[in-house]
Amino acid sequence: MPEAAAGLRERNKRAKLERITAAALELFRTKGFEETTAREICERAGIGTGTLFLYVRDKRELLFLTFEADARRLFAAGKAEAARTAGLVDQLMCLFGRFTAYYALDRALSKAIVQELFFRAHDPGGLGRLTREFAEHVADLVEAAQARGEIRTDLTPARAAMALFAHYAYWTLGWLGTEMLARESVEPGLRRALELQVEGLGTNHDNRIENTR
Amino acid sequence: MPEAAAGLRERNKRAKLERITAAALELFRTKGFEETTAREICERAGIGTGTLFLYVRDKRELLFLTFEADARRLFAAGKAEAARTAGLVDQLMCLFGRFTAYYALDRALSKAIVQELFFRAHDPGGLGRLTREFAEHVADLVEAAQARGEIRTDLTPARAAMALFAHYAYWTLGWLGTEMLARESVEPGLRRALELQVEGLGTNHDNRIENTR
DNA sequence: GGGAATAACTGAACATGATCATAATTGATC
DNA sequence: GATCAATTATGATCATGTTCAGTTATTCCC
Repeated sequence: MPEAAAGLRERNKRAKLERITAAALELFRTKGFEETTAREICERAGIGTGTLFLYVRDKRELLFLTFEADARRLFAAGKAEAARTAGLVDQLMCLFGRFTAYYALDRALSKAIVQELFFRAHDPGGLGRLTREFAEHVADLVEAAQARGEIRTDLTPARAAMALFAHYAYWTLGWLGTEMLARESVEPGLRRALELQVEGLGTNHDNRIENTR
Repeated sequence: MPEAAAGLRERNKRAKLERITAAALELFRTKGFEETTAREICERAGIGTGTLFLYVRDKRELLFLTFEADARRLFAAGKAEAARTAGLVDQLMCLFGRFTAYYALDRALSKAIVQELFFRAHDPGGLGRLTREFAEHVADLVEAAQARGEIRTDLTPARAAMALFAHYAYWTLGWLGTEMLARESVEPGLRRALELQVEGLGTNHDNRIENTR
């Protein structure tokens, strides 16, 4: 319904947005985000300098446009792989691992993207929805793990999902944000953190080693 | 030794830096960070516009200058209160709670500060040191808890501290960064998350309810 | 198809963070 | 206390994100 032969206006706008996104991505990849000027993007996209800001609120929003499609692909692929995997931690690593691998392809750009993800006030249609879907899927995995008897059932799936997601956020930030963690340490470190979240740090468990893995 | 009657130059520089910091803080508080121009800060501090950037690398660095003294006070106060408190989670909440209460005083400015904390590449003398001291103190609290038999001893204190700190970072980000969490939810939510980190999400514990609180 | 109404586009202009060649200030040396 | 090298300060200038009054393109209606 919004597809097919829409009006000329609509088609032009669509095409223009795609040219803008492609131009921005290309330039961000080769020159870096800060080093790319809005004017360069406009020139490459074949539009006037003022036109850009009819399509995006500001330059940072271009980060989201260039990221969104990739993020959805990563998310779908991780979700599919998780469905073929046993064990909550391994499932989560399918999902999280896709993103860390992706971020590693262009660390500088990914840093800017992650900053956008964590610090942009969320409009419901853009970043917000993406994040919410992500959180919901983690909650679904938790719920299934509860049904399998892997996770305690006196918690809402959302609550447990937050606790797990916190580790993903933290390791991502430590690596891309503060740059205090090395890339190689992220996946093993995150995995261990998720395990510790499941096992608990406390001493009120017996047979810890036998029961976990 | 670097105190006392240092040269005139040194004294002038010190005084100027303090005027700059005071001017910046005042303006950030009343107008907001983005809305305050570098020129305003210079005018209020009684310096030329170019002089500011002999003292700070860029405008964002002013956020650190205005925050550092306060952060040290909060840290010391939280540390002292933690020393008078029993139980790792309660101790951590003494520390983390000081910061959340402080951030609540000016949410917009705190958002900018927190962004700086998480995304500035760390010079060893500035933000980096502050963060490292913070992490080390959390590790010390963990180590003491291990000695008390509260926390399992097959983990390095640093490892366990990271897992706990992750929740603080996540709740702070969710509140100030993405603004998806309400201020009132932060302290109880964070406390619960820390408890869950200690207890574990898994099902391989008996008598969970009795043992935790 | 013509013309009014609406939407989209444009680049000059603006605001502001940061730079840099030049000027002023300080402190050592005699 | 005069001279000079070194440090510090300055504001005009630049670069760039963003805006806006004016222009052009599209759609709608008869």
